[in-house]
Amino acid sequence: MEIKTACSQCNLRELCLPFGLDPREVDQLDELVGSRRKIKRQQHLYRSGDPFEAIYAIRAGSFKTDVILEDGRDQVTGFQMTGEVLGLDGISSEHHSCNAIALEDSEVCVIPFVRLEELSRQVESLQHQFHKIMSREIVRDHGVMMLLGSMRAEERLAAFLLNLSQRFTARGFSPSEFHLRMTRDEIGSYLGLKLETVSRAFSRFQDEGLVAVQQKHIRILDTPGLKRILNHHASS
Amino acid sequence: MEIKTACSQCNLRELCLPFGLDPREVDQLDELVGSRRKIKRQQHLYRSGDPFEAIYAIRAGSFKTDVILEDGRDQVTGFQMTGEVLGLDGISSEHHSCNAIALEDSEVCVIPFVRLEELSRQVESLQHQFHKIMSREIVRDHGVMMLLGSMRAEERLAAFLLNLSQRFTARGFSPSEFHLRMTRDEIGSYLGLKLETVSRAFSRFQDEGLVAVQQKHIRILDTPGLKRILNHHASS
DNA sequence: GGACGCCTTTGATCCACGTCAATACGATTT
DNA sequence: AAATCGTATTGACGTGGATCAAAGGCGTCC
Repeated sequence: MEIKTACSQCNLRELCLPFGLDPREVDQLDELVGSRRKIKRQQHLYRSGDPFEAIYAIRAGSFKTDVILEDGRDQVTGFQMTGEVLGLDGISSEHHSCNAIALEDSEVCVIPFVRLEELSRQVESLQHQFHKIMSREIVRDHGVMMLLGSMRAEERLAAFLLNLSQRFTARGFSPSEFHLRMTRDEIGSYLGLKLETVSRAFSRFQDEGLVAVQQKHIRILDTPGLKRILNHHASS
Repeated sequence: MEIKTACSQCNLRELCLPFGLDPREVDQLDELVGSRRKIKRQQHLYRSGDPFEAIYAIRAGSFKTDVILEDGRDQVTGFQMTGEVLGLDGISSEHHSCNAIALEDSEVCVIPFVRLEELSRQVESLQHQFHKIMSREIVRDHGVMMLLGSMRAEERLAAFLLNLSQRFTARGFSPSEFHLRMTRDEIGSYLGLKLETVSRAFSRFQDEGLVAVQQKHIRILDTPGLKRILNHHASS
């Protein structure tokens, strides 16, 4: 027997669409979350070009999104974890404009978009929370542009680690110890660096006692030290 | 006498919020567009940290948005022209997270956000168009991330010029001849390059007969040639 | 109309990161 | 325990774009 999706029971509701809704409203939201979908590691939740029908809230696991050019170059545009929403890119053209790929076995709640718009016309708090989620995505992207446009390799990696740490914290995990779900190559793509550069930056951080790195297992030893790297830039 | 703001009379309505609305709905939108605001060149429409109250549709002129770090580094996150919407970044935290600065004397329509949400609960087509505009911004940002993360200097500039050309075309201007409203430094910041590199890339394009550059006046001579630069990349 | 200031161009040099290549590590299979 | 494969680390070297520096163009304000 499939357990019914229930936002009201979900411990991610503070991060997700139900945030700010009263219990009765959450029940209404529950009704439109049609189904859940399991995605195995390395499989696509959607592909660039797929018709857009729904957005997805991550229930378990994690994803990356990427954009691929004709000539094969690809750019990871984000890593998403539980409670975050995928698929917003598809609204503008009725087709998805990037790929969403599971970094580990994962599960998402499928939110049919037409019905979400319908309900958010009735439920003000849902409407507002949805707008906030979209806006948050825009702000996040601006942060990445800052990172890609004007930071050096070690600053980018420091920013990346601090960002992960903060998001793990928000989910009740340790701020200082976690497992990376993505490869050096994927991190590099996201940060606009080659995988060797990412690896070297990790090694440097390790030498300086900022983090303990063992493959994908990361322990942050000196958070203020990492933050210092971010601002310690003297030039223009 | 101030001429009343009227979306129904505005020749930008096909690009802006009124797109897809029927005449009666456009009239309703007209009512909530409280006022227009003129912004002189180099002045801020809003600043990072300002409380968020409204979004802005550009009626005339053009803007840049940027993010500034404590250490002074700044990153231009976008250039906006007529019919485009500014301020969406502010929804997520109730405060603006970037600066919006006029590149020339400009005018915007002020759209109080609370009232926009209110009306878009009643007018489905408005709701949907607003969602499309937010989504478009996300897709655009992903494109910039691609550019910053995996293109070389000349590819970035070619992509930039082609993008401008296309947006001018959509506004009824020449696709091949236009005036840049921003400096080399601002272009560089947007593209993650130094102003000297931007200048050199322009010179190179000129030498190769792709464009005619005279300060801020640009004539595109060979659009397919520019497009070829974008894909002509052999490596990973 | 002359002087000032801002923006742009161009050249010479430098360096952070990319590239290429070898090796090592860990998980999985046999 | 050996073999295989994907991933990660490390070293040596090359290069695209940054940096530094000097001039030149253009608008603007007295």
